[in-house]
Amino acid sequence: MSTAEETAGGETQPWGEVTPDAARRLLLAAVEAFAERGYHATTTRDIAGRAGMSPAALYIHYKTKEELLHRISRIGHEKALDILRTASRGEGTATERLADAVSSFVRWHARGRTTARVVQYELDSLGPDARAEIVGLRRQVDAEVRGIIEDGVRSGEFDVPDVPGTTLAVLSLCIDVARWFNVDGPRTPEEVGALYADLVLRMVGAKNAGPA
Amino acid sequence: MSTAEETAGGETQPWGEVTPDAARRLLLAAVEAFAERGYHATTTRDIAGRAGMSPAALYIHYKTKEELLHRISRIGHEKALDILRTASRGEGTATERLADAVSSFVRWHARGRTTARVVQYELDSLGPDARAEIVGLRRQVDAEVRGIIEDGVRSGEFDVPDVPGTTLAVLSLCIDVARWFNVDGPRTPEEVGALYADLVLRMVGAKNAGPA
DNA sequence: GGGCACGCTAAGCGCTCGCTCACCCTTGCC
DNA sequence: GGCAAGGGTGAGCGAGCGCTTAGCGTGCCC
Repeated sequence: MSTAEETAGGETQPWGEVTPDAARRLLLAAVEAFAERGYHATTTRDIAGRAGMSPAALYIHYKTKEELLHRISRIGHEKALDILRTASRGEGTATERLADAVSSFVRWHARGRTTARVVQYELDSLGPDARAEIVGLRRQVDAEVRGIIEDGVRSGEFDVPDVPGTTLAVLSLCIDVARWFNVDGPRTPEEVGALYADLVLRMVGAKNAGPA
Repeated sequence: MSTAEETAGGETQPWGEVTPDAARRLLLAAVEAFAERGYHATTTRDIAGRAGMSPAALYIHYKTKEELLHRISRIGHEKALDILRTASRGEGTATERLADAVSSFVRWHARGRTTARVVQYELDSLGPDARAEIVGLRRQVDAEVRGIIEDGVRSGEFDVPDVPGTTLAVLSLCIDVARWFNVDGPRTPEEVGALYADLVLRMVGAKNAGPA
C-alpha cells in the first residue's frame, strides 16, 4: 500500500540521483517553472533565476532548454513505471493489486502534481527522438495496467468487455488528476487515491467495491 | 442522442456565429495553431498565415492574441455546457440521461479534439478576468453532471458514496479524451462515447450496464 | 463621379528570447 | 606558491516576438 521514499515536503523526490548539486537545483527549478507556465512560456532566465544562478549557468550543465525537459520527462516516467510495477508484481488478488496500483499512481500524480504535469502534458514539446523514447516508456506503463486487468478477467474477478479500452480509461482517469488536483483543495492525495481505487474497481466489475 | 449541427468534416462547428468572415477564418486558424503547438508557442504571424492574411490583419478583428484565446474558450465552453444541458434536461431515467450526457460529451471531445484541447488545456494562459469568466462556466458544467447523479441517487438507480468526487472523476474522464484521442486511431468517437457511457454507469453503480 | 469608410498590407518599433563568449573566482595537486 | 581545471558571471549576439502605423485599393452613398 505504501510506495517508499517520500519527503515530508509532500513532493516525492526522485531527483536525488541527479548528481551535480547545481544541476539538480536547475532541474527542480525547471520542473516548477514548466508546471506553472508551460514549457514554451518558460524562459531560461526564469529557470536560472529560480535556481539562484545567472542565465549562462544553465548551459554549463545542460546543452539546451529541451534537454532539461527530456531529463525531467524520462525520470518522471521511470518513476511512474516503477510505482505501477511495484503494485503489479506484488502479491494478492488482481482486485487488490489493481486497487493498489491505482491508489499509489493517483497519489503520485496528486502529491507530485508539479512534476506529473510536466511529465504528462509536455510530451509534444520534445523533439522526435526524445519523444520516441518517452512513448516507449508509456507503452510499458499501459502494458503494466493491462496485465493486471487481464489477470482479473482470467481469474473471474473482473467483468470487462473491452480490456484495451478500459485500460486506456483507467490510465486516463489517473493521469488527469495532475490537471485538476489542488494542494489547497478539500481532498488529500490519499483520499483521492482511495476514491479512485474504488471507482476503478467498479469500472472493471470487481465484486467487492467498498472503502477501507 | 444526437446533438445537431455538425459538418461532414468531422469537426463540430459552432463558429457559424462568428460574423465577419475574415474574423471566423482567423479564429479557426488560431484554434488549429493553439491545439497543435499550445498558446504560448503559437505566433500571431502563424495564425494570420494559416488564414491567408498578413500579420497585421489579425489586429483589425482582435485587440490582442489573448482575445482570440478568450473567444475560443468561451464559445467552446458554452457549446460543452449546451451539450450537457440538452442531455440533462431530456426525458428518461437518470441512468439514460447520464449515459446520454457522457456519450455526447465524449463524442464532442473526440470529434472536436482540436477545439477541446484548447478549451480544456489553455485556461491558465488567460488573464485573471477572462479566467474568472471561464471558471464560472466550468462550475455550471460541473453542476449539470452532479445534478444527474444526484437524481439517480435519489431515485435509487445509483449507489454513489461520494457524489462530488464521483462527479469530478466522471468529468475528468471525459475531458481527458481530448488529450489522447487520435483521429487516425482505432476507435471512432462514437465507439469511445459508448464505451465511456458504460464505464460511467458502472462507476455510479447503475443496475443495467450493457451496450445498446 | 467624388469622397470616404473599411479591410488589408509593408515596414518596422521596442523588446525579449535561447544561447555564446571572454573572463573571473575558487579549489586541489605538486 | 604556481597553476591547471572547472563552475560561475556580465555583456551581448542574431533572431523572432506582439503589436503599431502610414498608406493603398475597393465598393457604397449621394
